[in-house]
Amino acid sequence: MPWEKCYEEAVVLEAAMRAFWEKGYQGTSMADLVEVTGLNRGSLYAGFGNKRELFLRALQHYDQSYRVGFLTRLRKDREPKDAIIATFDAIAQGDTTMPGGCLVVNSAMELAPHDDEIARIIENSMAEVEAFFANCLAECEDRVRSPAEISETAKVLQGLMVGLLVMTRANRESPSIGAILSQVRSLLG
Amino acid sequence: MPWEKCYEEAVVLEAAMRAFWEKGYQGTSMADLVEVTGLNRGSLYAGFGNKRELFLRALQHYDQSYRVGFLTRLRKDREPKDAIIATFDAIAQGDTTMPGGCLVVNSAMELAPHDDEIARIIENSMAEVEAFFANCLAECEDRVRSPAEISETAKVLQGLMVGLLVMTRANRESPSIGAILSQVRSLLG
DNA sequence: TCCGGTTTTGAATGATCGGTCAAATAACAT
DNA sequence: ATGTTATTTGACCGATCATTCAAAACCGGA
Repeated sequence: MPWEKCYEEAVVLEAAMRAFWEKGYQGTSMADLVEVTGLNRGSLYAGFGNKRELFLRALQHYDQSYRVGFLTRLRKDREPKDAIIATFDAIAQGDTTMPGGCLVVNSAMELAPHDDEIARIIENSMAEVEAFFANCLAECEDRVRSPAEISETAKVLQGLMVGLLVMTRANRESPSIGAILSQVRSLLG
Repeated sequence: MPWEKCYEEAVVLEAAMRAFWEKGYQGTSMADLVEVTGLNRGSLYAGFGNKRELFLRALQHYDQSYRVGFLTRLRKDREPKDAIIATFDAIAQGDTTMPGGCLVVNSAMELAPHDDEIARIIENSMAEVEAFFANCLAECEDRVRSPAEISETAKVLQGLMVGLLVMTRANRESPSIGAILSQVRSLLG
């Protein structure tokens, strides 16, 4: 039997994800990735192919682990409406252990216009966020909502969320943040 | 008397602006800028200092010429409320002669977190957009709005606009676009 | 016609980029 | 011990990056 891998893929992807999240795809060099992952160049290429493939894996890791976990955690033990509000509050407040904003939205700006495969991953992720909002809305018992209204409102919430993510990345103190939060509340009211 | 400059600064900035707008700061090389401006390397450095300074000039050109012109044109000959709606329609539809999205918002994502000077320019530009919406709202005669309500609604519109700009850059056909447009209408109604 | 001052030109520079590879290393089977 | 196989290692590669600079080109005045 040969020598076994001495690293955990998930740990490496987690480190790469944070680097890409904070500095963008083009702003992160292979030298940076060597540093943050602890692996050396050759192992990185042997295990993940090249920079773009490593990014794809990191983006999928973000989407499947971080983003899903984020939404699941917020939903747990909350009324549907509160889950939506808590989602926006959490984004506005920001997790100090994580870079600001959202890797999917960052990548939508930087890469989606020039890379179809990445654009598809992002589109899929966006659709799942919209579905999250739609599910929450469908389970609200405060008043009846037609399927059309649910779909429409979910899309608006998604748009507001993206706007909020951009604002918080550009300037964590932006006064627009509070206005968006109360708009979300009144949209659900 | 010495040899005079054989280029127009505004023309060069316009070309550089489009390149940065389409491909981002890091995605645009000096070689690209040489190509799109028609100037050669040395003249570019002699006239504008370096890449970052050229970008700053291009960003300010975008803000002072393109963005201001865009809003002014939409406002002209329109009721205040129609001007706001027309702004969102124009963003959603997109000008085929220009790159999608908005250079200010793109730069907010790519550079603002790591460059304070750029962050300030962006903040200022964002504030002027908010003021544009606030002015339109203040001049609406359909119903009375308190200053607080105007400020709040202007910020929400700004958030929706940013969301729309991201959506249109990532995917021009996104179904969220229509939902955002009708949300704007109902927000003004 | 020559000169002083300015711009243009494009070759050259060193740094950094993403990517490669042969050699060293480690675990197992014989 | 020895051989086999997979992984690790870091030096190395050509390409490209932003930037510089000396020389050529150009103009107006003397």
